[in-house]
Amino acid sequence: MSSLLSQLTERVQAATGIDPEMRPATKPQFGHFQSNVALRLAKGEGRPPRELAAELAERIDVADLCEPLEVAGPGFLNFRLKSGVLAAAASELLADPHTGITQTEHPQTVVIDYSAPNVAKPMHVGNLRSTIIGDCFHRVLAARGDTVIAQNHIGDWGTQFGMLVEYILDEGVDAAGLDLDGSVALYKQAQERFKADEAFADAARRRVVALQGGDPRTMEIWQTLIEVSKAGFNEAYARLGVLLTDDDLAGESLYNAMLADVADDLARRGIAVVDDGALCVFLEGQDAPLIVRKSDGGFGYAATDLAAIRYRTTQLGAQRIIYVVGMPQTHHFAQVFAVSRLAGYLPETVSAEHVAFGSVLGTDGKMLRTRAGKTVTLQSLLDEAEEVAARPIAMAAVKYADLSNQLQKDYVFDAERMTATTGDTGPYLQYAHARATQILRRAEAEGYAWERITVLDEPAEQALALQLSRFGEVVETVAADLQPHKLCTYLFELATAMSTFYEQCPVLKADGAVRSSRLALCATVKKVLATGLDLLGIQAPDQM
RNA sequence: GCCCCCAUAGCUCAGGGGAUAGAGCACCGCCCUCCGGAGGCGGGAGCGUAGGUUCGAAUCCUACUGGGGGCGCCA
Repeated sequence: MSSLLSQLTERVQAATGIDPEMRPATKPQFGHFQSNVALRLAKGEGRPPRELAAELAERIDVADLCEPLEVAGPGFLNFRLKSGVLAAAASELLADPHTGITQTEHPQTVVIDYSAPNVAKPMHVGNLRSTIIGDCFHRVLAARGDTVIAQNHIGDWGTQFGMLVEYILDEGVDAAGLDLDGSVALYKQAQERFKADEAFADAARRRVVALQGGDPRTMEIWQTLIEVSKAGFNEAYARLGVLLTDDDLAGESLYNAMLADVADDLARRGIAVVDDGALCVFLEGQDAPLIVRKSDGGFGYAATDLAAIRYRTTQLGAQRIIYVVGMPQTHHFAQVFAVSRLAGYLPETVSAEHVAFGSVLGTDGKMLRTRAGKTVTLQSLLDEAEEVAARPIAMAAVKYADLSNQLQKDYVFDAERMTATTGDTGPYLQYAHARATQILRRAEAEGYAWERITVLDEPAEQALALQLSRFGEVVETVAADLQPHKLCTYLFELATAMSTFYEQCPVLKADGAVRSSRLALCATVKKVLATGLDLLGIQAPDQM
């Protein structure tokens, strides 16, 4: 099923030879869609735009879809869909198992790297954003027909585990009896001792070597720590209602065995060179290199990310890789991608995108900090939202607030505002859905049937049907641009159109064809809202 | 010092070459004999500054100002 927009685009392109840049009309009096083709063609042809527009209006073959075209303003072409065409397009959504979401022509294997909490560290706001945004991409791309492989790049490797394992052994702690919070507390204690106790610090360093050497007793405790943290992560994921499972775990340790090979490969091929004792890749136009191997022989996260890319393209068959990681990593990923291209780990046929998101700010407009100046935990933020609203509403509020503005911008975490049931919020959308559901429930109780949208006489009905018909193209845009706020805006406009319709067009009090058509409209709104909210990872309860 | 991101209404944000720059919150008016007023309808108020490109700039380019972030062995 192709969208009305793409059908119109095709027709106009056939007549003009250029992309008509069809846009939704900026005002209702301009019809449903508008194009500026005549304005853009006029200069080259040396003719007045309006004259050219008038000629195009005659030549463009859309009589089956639209009312006669109108030329307006400086030379715009305005398209007004025939009422029957609009009704049919909206009606199709109700029957379509994909709810009008156009299926991608060339399905891809897409790896999405998101969430990435650290073992034995509290989940924080960055993890929250990454998890929510990645979950949305996961759902949108899967709905379009791509094969999505989620990769949760947890921080489960590094020198800090030597310290932690040594502390556990030395203090005789029962690691299996810990939970995530307990291991976090332990980590802090270990850190303090590391600073204060020279003998312990030495033992901790030896323990790192034991860990890297695969010492069974060390590995066992390390593994236990991971299990403990996993349980904590899963608790947060269940609360948030995201798709991640243990199958998606692919932490830093997974790539451990590949690091030496990556370094050797880059060195052997002359892509990386030793500088100041470290194995570096120098990129053109950049003075700071990417450090593949440190001068002490250890590997940093650059090596891990290079190995991960190679693994994802070769082993997982990724054709598109999406990293949902905060803004500060922008330069790092630019380097990693560039080196991966050079080395062929990232072939030209595979795209790699870093979706950099901004910070979460407090209501004072500054970076979120606790009173003690520490990082705010994910848990405490969700608690804050659940203090003012029940869980499904609170999660809707948090997610919508996170997804509804441009990802690269910072946003203010204001529990009161985001849980408000008025305005551009998650709960408002849920309310619109519950309202549509209520009408349908009452209609069923009365024994009223509905099937298709057939009558669109009222402006509010038309506006609603038009908005419904755009759902597929919006989802397509989000899949391409990875900008969830466009879906949020769309759904908010749909909910608003629903509310206007609700005020102006009685449903249950209407009769005959009008009633069944309006019921079908309500049913389509319910379906599109529920589907759209689901793509955002937001539940749509029937009652609130 | 170099690089990246951001700047739109009192506040929070859309709009990213095209018609009179749109929403929400807050504020001020209307609208409940009406399917959930958690709503609808209406009102005032704005593109950081200065240049440039263009028939046309909030949008593209340059400089500047202000805010945030990054820049060889932490991830």
